[in-house]
Amino acid sequence: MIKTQMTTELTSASEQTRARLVDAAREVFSQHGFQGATVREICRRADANVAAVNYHFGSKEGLLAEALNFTRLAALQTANIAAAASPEVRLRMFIRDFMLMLLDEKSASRQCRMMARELADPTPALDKIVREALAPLHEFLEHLVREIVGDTVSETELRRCVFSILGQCSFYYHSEPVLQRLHPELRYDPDEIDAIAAHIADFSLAALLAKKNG
Amino acid sequence: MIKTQMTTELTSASEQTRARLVDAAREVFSQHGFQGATVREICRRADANVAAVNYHFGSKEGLLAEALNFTRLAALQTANIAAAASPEVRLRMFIRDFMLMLLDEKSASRQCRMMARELADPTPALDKIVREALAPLHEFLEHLVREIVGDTVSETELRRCVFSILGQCSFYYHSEPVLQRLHPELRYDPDEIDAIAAHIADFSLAALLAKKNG
DNA sequence: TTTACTTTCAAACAGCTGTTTGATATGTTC
DNA sequence: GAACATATCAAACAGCTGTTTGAAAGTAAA
Repeated sequence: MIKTQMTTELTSASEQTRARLVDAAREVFSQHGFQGATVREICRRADANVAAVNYHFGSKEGLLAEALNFTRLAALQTANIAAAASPEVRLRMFIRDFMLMLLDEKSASRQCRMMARELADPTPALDKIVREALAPLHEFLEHLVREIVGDTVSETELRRCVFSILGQCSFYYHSEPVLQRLHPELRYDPDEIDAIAAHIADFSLAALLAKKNG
Repeated sequence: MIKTQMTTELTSASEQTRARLVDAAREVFSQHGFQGATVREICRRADANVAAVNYHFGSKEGLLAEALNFTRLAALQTANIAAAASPEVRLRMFIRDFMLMLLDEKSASRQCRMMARELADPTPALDKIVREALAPLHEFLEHLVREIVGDTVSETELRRCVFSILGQCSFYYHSEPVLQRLHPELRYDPDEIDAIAAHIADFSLAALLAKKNG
């Protein structure tokens, strides 16, 4: 009776091991990349047998696909669209939220690390990442930047402005091992992240304003 | 006699296999990363025995260290410093040269790819990369940007401006697999690279000018 | 030619990889 | 309780990894 209830509550034994495997996979994939991660370490961290990965997900690749999750990134965009503010302020807000997600949130950072590793060494999972996470993100930013610069700038120029913004943001993420060595005093605490986000927003809005008027 | 002469001409048999190994290593490391690359494939491409890597370079890691080369990047900076032009024009020139190196030159691109892979998955070689390539590059750009914005902006702000410029440039490089999927018509031919470099320079100079006056 | 040294080579080493197998256990349904 | 499907497990599989070894080949000086 109790167990039946637990089953209906979405926590059958099988589903629990699945969940443990997915969680361990996120940790290990983000730390070591797809190649560097071993199913044995994932299973060890999940307290599961080595065969569990292939039983539940078919293969190591199937587990990677399952481990990818973009709800946090999507939530950022829907919240931003719903906000009642000028496009300039909304861009500022988005950059801040985006950087906080990128550099501060642990679980989101694992997702980002998995994505960054796919960029450096693509597997079939990159197609899913582009389709479900990056294509919507680029489109969202294109709309937002279009509201700021108006209709005089071409589609190509607009796209490059989006690349300029995303490039600035992702730099702090993927160059972290370098920046730590160049500036050992650098820490990504909330205040520092706020300041970084403010700089990127200032830098980008000044450039966009010039584009609009020039 | 002839062979002795060849030896003095820097092409002893041993030095030739060393050179072939280093060249093959650059190709394979840049394609598959340090982990993904196998000494067997490197030796196969270099027409050398499997034991040759450990004999000539001690280990796979030793070969990686030998394969890294930053002379092209250093030449870019010294040439730029020597140029008689305003700092604004010199920044514009540097971004163009930098993007051409990043996206167009095949041998330089292999070096960049090895560096990018070190960022995503650091090995002890990252320390050498930072010390010999990236630290000088950051310092060079800090001086150049300082000439543009003047003495009113703080060191921290200045540093972030350099990050903004480098972030925009490297984005086109490390996001290439994504951009190819998002915009399949995109090709990094010399004209396109020129246009990209011009955009980054415009975008950045507009922002720097605002920083200077604001 | 003999001696000494450097370089190459096939073979083997120990260890790790993702995946499969067949048995054992667990849980559900009649 | 019997029958059935699901899930877990230890063990093995075939293949690849960087590195080592000891013999063979090549090279240079005496």
